[in-house]
Amino acid sequence: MLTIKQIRDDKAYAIERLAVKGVDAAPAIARIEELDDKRKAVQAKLDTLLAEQNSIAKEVGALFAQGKREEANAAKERTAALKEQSKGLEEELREINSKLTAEIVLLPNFPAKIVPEGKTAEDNLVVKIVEDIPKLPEGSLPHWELAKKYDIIDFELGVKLTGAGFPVYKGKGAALQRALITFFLDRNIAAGYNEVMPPIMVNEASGFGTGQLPDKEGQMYHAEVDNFYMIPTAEVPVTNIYRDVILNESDFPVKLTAYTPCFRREAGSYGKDVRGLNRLHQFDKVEIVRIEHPDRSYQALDEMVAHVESLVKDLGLPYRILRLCGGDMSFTSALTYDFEVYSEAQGRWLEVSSVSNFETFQANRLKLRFKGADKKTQLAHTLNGSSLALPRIVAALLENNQTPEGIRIPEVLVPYTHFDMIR
RNA sequence: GGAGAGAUGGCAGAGUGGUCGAUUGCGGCGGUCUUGAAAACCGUUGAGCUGCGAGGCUCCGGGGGUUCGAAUCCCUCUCUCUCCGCCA
Repeated sequence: MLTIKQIRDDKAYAIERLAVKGVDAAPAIARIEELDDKRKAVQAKLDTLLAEQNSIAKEVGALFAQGKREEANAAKERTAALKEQSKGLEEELREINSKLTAEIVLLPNFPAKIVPEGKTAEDNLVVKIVEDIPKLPEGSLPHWELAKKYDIIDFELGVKLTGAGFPVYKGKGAALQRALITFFLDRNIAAGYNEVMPPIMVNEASGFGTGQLPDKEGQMYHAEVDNFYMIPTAEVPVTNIYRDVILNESDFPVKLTAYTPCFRREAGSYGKDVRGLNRLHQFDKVEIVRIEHPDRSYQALDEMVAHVESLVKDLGLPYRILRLCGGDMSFTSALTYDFEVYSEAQGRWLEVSSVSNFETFQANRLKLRFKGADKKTQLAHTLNGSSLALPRIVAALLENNQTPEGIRIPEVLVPYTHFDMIR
């Protein structure tokens, strides 16, 4: 969430930025300002009352100590009215605060200056495109057909065990999953990211910390007996490691990577886009997370994009990098780059990674701060990105690498798979 | 699942109704000493809100209550640990 300071310090700027995300924030900001002023006024009044009560309490204590019983009892009576007043003010304050928070959480993050204007995916800016699109053999197949042909991914069996969107990887299909996970992790570690293996169920506080709760409640699987949530991305447990933490400036940069399965209910998304591996309820992903000094977060974002690019490139997939427009980026992001790989057999681009800088938006909710050189605590910047999400990478690999002899495994993966063809 | 204990500042750990936002130790930071470092010694060291400032207010797991006054008493929730049982 935004801070009140961000909203109030430069209202014109706030309104202008939020407009890029398609939000007319002026009325909300006016309400926030009014509530905040009211909050301060009520708080000040309450503080005065409490100060008075505190001093009477001290007085009473002193009088009793001196054995002046009657004077003490007289002083006691003075507090009755004060208490009633302060109770009323406390109630009022609580109400104002909850209204204020309710208004603020509805405002998305400010998009960065270089975010393109636009409403839909059509308006995203292609910042790089490498169309090394393979010529596929006659009668080439989409990955769901290839999966069946080589018996490496069994969607129907997953339906039997769990339901749609929970595939069973078999034989070389399973080995390919493991190979990709290890390959991505190894490359991330080589780039200075520290591997963590977090829980894949989190509590409510963690869900709130990264903003999945309350707004995306319905998108997560929920174990109600224990009130745990299945993670939709490793971002949730990994970023929450730093919830309520105050770092030293010397702790930067914090660079973490994690492999986890991810679980998404994907409620309400059906149709042709969900065939095969294109959209699953459970999938594997390797994530990178960074916590940075505000002065260096954009440099960090560029590094992350370059790193993810090197992975996609080494897998030999045709890809493009998009800078998301205001309308297509997430609520929490300030700047997002999406990676898409091209599937020749499906004739479409598939999103495989999303790399974002959240600036202080997540940190504010997480209370993730650092002590700067000036000894002041201030909010850190958080960033994350997929490196990478497996299913669509696998889809593109299977489809683009199909040959009459079988499916060719990219050279960089062979040391991990120990085979170079799926036949 | 059964029984018990506990939750206090970065950590350890005192504090059972009144100058306690909190003794002390460790750690951190600054300094003295030293060619430098260590040791020793001295000082300093939680967070948030508010105010130009002096200052004021809040926070001892969360919420509620008793009281003039609560870290301390009561209720309630959550979590952690120990033992037993079960178990990968």
